[in-house]
Amino acid sequence: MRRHSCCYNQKLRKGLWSPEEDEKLLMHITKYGHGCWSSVPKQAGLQRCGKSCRLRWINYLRPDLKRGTFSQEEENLIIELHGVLGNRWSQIAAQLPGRTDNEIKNLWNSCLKKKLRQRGIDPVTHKKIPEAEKGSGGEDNDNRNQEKTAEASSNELNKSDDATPYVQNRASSMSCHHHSDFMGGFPIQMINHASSSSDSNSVNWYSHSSGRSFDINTDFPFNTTSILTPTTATNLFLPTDSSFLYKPSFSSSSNSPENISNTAPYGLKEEQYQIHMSIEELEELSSKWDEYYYYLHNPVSMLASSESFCNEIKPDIHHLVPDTPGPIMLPHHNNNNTKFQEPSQMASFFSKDIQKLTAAFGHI
DNA sequence: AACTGATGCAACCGCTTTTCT
DNA sequence: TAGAAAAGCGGTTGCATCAGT
Repeated sequence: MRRHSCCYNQKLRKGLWSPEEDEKLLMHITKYGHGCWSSVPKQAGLQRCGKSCRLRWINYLRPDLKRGTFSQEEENLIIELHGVLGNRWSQIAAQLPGRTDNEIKNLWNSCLKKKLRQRGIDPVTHKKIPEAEKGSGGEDNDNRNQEKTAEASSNELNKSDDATPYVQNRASSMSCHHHSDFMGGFPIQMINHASSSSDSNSVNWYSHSSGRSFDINTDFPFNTTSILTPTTATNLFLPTDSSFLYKPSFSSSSNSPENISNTAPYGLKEEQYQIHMSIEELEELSSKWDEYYYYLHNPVSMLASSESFCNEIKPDIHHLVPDTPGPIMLPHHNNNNTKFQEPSQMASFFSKDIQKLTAAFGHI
């Protein structure tokens, strides 16, 4: 079993950090930056391993940390994000400026899981817990076991995950909730709120790349209660922010053209971003989703045909977003920033994505 | 007042991923 | 391109504190 090289050094201190150590580390990093973490303890005069210093800095000393209790909005957001991302704490933390993954993980394990159970919601699947299970004795132990199993399988899926940006966008780029009990509706609700909001900042939390820090209480304008409202609409949307210039969305619950909304990318005239799509095209796109949905429930079939499926769906995406420079989700043969340019890459991407969606929306 | 169990938090451990050489 | 080192991540553990008895 491989161990981190610094861990072999028996002289190194472990355990809680003293104020003096904190001060040394803080002074050092403030003055010189951390550079290579393994050299930090030596340079700062600390008997710690670099890993420990890094952790201490990230979780405690960083000046941008927001200490104190979590607000209700933050808690709700964590629950929502967990419904989509699972135990990917660092990605959840990325959406909560000033909060660390460790902090969020602790909050989840100590508090939020409990709250969800009290609301009759399984913290792993984010589904409602059936009445029969609620009343049974030894519920806690059973849940813990189920949780471990579910999380383990979820982690298995997570292992096949790739580039971070997709994870960010999985929630926002394409989702379906035919009958969402609770969390499954989250991404759509977020987008719907965002797209109806005049404040373009309202979607900033989608963006990993924007780098903009925001205050959860002021930059998160939609109320979280409505986020949780279940919906039966099937939606397809494309996120917007610095990475995503377009934010079209539609709801298949209505075929009226006025429900097809486009939001202008910043600084572009309407004719530059106008998306032309007929009802027939929308329906066709919707049927693609049905196919996608089918694969969610038939992963073997999906794997067998993912490539052809992706090849098929790709033109639709193009159609939706003509000449979009969006670098992540939307393949385009003219775009150098495009992450996936070859069908096989697309297939790989969708296969992984479907696995993730299956994990996230397994209750569909 | 002393004990005990529950809880929350900080830190560690082991593994994976990314970067460097 | 391969191997090593560093960074990052998530699960787990240990300890301090608090509430209940």
